[in-house]
Formats: sequence, structure tokens, C-alpha cells
Amino acid sequence: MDGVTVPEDGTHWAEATLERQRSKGYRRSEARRAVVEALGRHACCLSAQEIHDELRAAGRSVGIASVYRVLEQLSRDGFVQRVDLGSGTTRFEPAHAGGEHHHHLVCDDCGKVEAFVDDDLERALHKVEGRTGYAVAGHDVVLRGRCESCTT
Amino acid sequence: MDGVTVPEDGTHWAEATLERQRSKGYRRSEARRAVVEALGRHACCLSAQEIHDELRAAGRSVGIASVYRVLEQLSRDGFVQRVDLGSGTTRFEPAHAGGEHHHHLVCDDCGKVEAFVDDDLERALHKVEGRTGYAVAGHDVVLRGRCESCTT
DNA sequence: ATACGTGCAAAGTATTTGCAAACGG
DNA sequence: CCGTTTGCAAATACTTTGCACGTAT
Repeated sequence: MDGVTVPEDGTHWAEATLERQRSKGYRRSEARRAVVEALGRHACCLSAQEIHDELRAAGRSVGIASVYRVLEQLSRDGFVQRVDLGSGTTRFEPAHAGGEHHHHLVCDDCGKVEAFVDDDLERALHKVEGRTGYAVAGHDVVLRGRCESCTT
Repeated sequence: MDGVTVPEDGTHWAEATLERQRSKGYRRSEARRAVVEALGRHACCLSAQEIHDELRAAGRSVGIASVYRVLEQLSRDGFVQRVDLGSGTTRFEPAHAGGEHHHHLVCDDCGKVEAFVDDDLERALHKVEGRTGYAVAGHDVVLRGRCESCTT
């Protein structure tokens, strides 16, 4: 499957996001910076708990409530994308405004999550969106199955 | 958008499902029958709570725990499809084995859910699934936006 | 100073599980 | 009768909220 999301992009996204949040009137805060940077550091979607754990491990502990609060703001303002893989836990990932738009592939067995990109799929989605009558704001695609290691 | 799922189909699906469950060694039980019939009666996905409420209103009350248990069995055996629309509540709908495979369109504003069918989209998905290396068991597509009434 | 942001603990949801009683075969 | 299924209540998991305190502006 295609590789997705370079760490460099992540750093850039994090800086840009913090900057834009600031100009939206939010204050400069340590918790927000920590959460945004954690998101930027990862290739794929993270849960609130994972972010919380990662920060704690790095000695930049942030209360889980604040993690949720920051994620809520980021998602409301379109900086992060909520991703629901059907596990009962919501995950979050940077919304790379530019283009770079991916979907997810989940192993039902080991829970591994991968990202993939496919232009034909995007085209097909776009076409459907046109004939719905809705003002479609976004879409999510999840492929579920068994990964190579788990098939063996 | 295309119409989807006829009630008639639902009745048929309910009967067939109960029958197949029986031959799988499950007993004939009032709770299972009630849940399966409720699912069959609806065009689109229902939450456990909605099923529970509907049954209670119809005087065929079934404990919420049993509703979840039945749904779990049905989903494990492939008779129903779990649908996650990102609201934090899992929904369930009959899996029409034959073909009739649809996806969902959700209004972010009023919460309305519609189903749609699109062959090009299915084709594109199929192609992607082929090149993943996974044994893909299924896929979910959710389009989010604002419906016609909410746009006005 | 003042309003915004934070952590903690308590409150909410959605879903699962333990268990004794009810029931189907 | 015996093992399955049920309903209830308690337990869990995830997320949100109320509140007193800290901090950026």
C-alpha cells in the first residue's frame, strides 16, 4: 500500500496549526502545543488516550480532559479530522488541508491500521457527492479485513 | 438519491435469518425473534436503543442487554452489518447477502441518515481492495454534509 | 485585573458481563 | 432435566462537564 504522511509534513502542520489557532484568538498554551505536536509527530490517527499516554511518557503530562478539549476545538475548526474505525473509540489525525487525503484499512484481527490513497476512489466519491443533493463536507472510507501477517 | 431496501425484502430477510439461526443450533426464542423482526421492518440502520424502544412501545419488551446480545450474534454470523456513523452510537442493519449493498449519507445538522447505491464507487472500492494485500472482508463509506432541508 | 485554560473528580453515555431465574428441546 | 437465554443490576469504557485554581494578555 502507498506510504502516507511524512513526519516533516507533521512538523509543518503542527506549526501552522498553532499559528492559526493563535490568530483565531486562542491563547498560547502548553497543553494545546503538546497535543498538536503529538498529532503532528504521527503518520496516522491516534486516540485521545494514546495522545495522553504519549505525553505522559514524555514528561509533558496533560489531563485527559484537556486532551479532549483541545481535540474538540481542533476538529471544530477543521485542523483535525475525526476518524471512526468502528472500535468504539474515536481517533484523530491532522487534516492536511492542501490535498493529501487518505483513507483507512483496518485489520479485524490484530487491530493494525494503515492508510491508503486512491485517486479513482476519490473521483468516484466526488461524482456520487455531486448527485446527492447534500452539501457534502467530507467522507470517510474504511476497509476492514485481515492483514498479511494475520492471514498467515 | 436512490431508494433502498423494500419492507418486503425485510420480512423475507427476517424469516430467512431466523431460520438460518435455528439451523446453526440457536434456540427459538422470543427475544431473538423480536429483534430480528424489528430490524427487518426498517429500511435503514437502527441503534440498539432504538430497537429496544420500538419493542417496548409495541408491548414486546426485551431487555437492552438481550438486544445487544442478539445483535452481537447476528453480526458475528454475518446476518447484520454494524454501521458506525461517527455519532458514538453503533447502528445495525440487515446484511442483504445477495447484492444490494448500500452506503450512508448523514446530515451533520439534523442527523438524518439516508442510504445510497453507486456502482462506480463499488467498482473503485473493489479495485483498491485488490491491491491492499489484505483479505478485505468489507467496507464502509460515510458521506457527511448538510441535507437539502438544512441548507435552506 | 480579567477572561481563558487547566487538572481533577464527578457525571454522562454506550455497551458488556455476572448471575439467578425462566424457558426451550 | 439440562443447557440456553433472559432480565436486571453492576461493571466497564469512553467522553463530557462543573468547579476552583493558574496563567496569558
